[in-house]
Amino acid sequence: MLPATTRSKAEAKLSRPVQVAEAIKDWVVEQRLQAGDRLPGETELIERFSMSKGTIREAMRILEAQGLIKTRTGPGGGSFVHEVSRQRAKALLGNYFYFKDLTIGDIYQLRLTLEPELAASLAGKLSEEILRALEENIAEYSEPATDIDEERTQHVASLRFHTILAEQAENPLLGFVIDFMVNLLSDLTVYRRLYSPPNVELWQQGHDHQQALVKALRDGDPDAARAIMSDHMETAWKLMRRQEVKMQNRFISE
Amino acid sequence: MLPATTRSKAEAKLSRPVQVAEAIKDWVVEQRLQAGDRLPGETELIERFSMSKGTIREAMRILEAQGLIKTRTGPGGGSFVHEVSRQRAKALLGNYFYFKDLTIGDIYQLRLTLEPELAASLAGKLSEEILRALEENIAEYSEPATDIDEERTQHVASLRFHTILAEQAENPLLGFVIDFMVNLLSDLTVYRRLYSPPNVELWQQGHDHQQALVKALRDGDPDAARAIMSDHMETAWKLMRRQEVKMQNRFISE
DNA sequence: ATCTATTTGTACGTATGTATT
DNA sequence: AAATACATACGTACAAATAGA
Repeated sequence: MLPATTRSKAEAKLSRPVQVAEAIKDWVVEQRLQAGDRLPGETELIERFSMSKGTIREAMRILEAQGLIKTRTGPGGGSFVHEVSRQRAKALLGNYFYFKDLTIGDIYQLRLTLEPELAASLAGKLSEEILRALEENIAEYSEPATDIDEERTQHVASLRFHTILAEQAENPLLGFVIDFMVNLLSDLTVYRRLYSPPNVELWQQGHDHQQALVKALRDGDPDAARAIMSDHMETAWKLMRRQEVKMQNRFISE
Repeated sequence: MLPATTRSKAEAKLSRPVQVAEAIKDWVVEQRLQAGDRLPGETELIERFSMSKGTIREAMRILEAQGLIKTRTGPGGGSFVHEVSRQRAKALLGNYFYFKDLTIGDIYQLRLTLEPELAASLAGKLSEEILRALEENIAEYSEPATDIDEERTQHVASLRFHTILAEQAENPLLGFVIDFMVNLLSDLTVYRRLYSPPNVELWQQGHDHQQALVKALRDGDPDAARAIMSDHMETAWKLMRRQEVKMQNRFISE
């Protein structure tokens, strides 16, 4: 597991702060520093790199923006290696898609195949605590919403169900991608056409799916879990389409 | 399409540079600035925010690190809104997974379902130019490798095939995720057990798959494309497993 | 509760670098 | 080639935060 940095490229002139930031990154990897380990203080870095204070500070801000370090003032303070948080990663990736005009369909094309896969892989592997959390979450929307505001709240809550599952994924990649997509969906503003009334039947189906899914997960039945999630995704997708939902570009905050 | 920033939170004390960076981000969104548009110069930002030059500069480095702006010197220079590049997004996301110990199996769990989906969605939609590029790429590894070095080169080249497809995806999310995974695979170092000789048969299968896939794509046959890609992924996965490949944590460079 | 030492955070003046016209 | 309009870099001084005595 010898980590290293891929340095190569046409390597167009990089500004000093960026160079320093890269050098520090490399140094951290070389030293096998782990999350929580302390980096040299400002003054030491100034000497080590023969750079001015401002330049060093700009470099640190770069690393901080990438979520790789955290900095504290005071005695015993300084900069510390920090594991990039999932929230930070989602925010940074969100910046990329800000410019990309994703459609709801784009998201569902992935959810439709990935969420059933996740559900199957979690069957029989969740603690009773998590299963309870899922059930409590479902309880939050056990009754159909009466107004459009409540409906939106329920919609977000029902998405939370999927976030909980994503957080339990053994496959970090699968978990992250699903979490990210659910995040995008939670963030979007819903416009419903006036002539498209809330579809209680579809809503009820979704609710029942989630309950059945928890049972399959508890029973350790991966095939059932996959099948139910598959149906659930189809239902959710139908609901979204009916409601004429529009994506809205925004930056994800941390 | 009214973009906006979700500002809320416990909002723990943020450093000034971070606050300024966020404020500038919001301002850019409010002003509906597009990629390429110019931001106010340093001196103007200093006045606008009543901050020192250093603070403003640190803020700009943050935005730059996130890939949201580019800065040029000289007359007519300054900072400009910049669409986050795919390469930058991959690098930033890579930092997140640096701490996560992904396995090859994790990646293939996603490739196995996503790549066939991509292949199907591209059937009949690729220009002759792209189809040619794919064929030329395949030609780079039409003969079995003779030594382990050449084999690695061919391995990377055959992954390049998938990158080309990912870049053509109509679904930006699907394209990005696949591109990112292929990037991870290209970056990893391959250790082969001595008693595991190169499997020419499997390699040949992979090669044939790719040729058949190009034909299906040209013919506009989505079902065939999906089926072939599905087989191809199984083959690739078998090859990787046989070769006892190990992931190595590293930072992706830009 | 206060002081003190440590370490980052902010300010500002000046000089240098760089690309356009 | 020179002037111009920008960012880039440096150094110092001082302010703020925090932990510990």
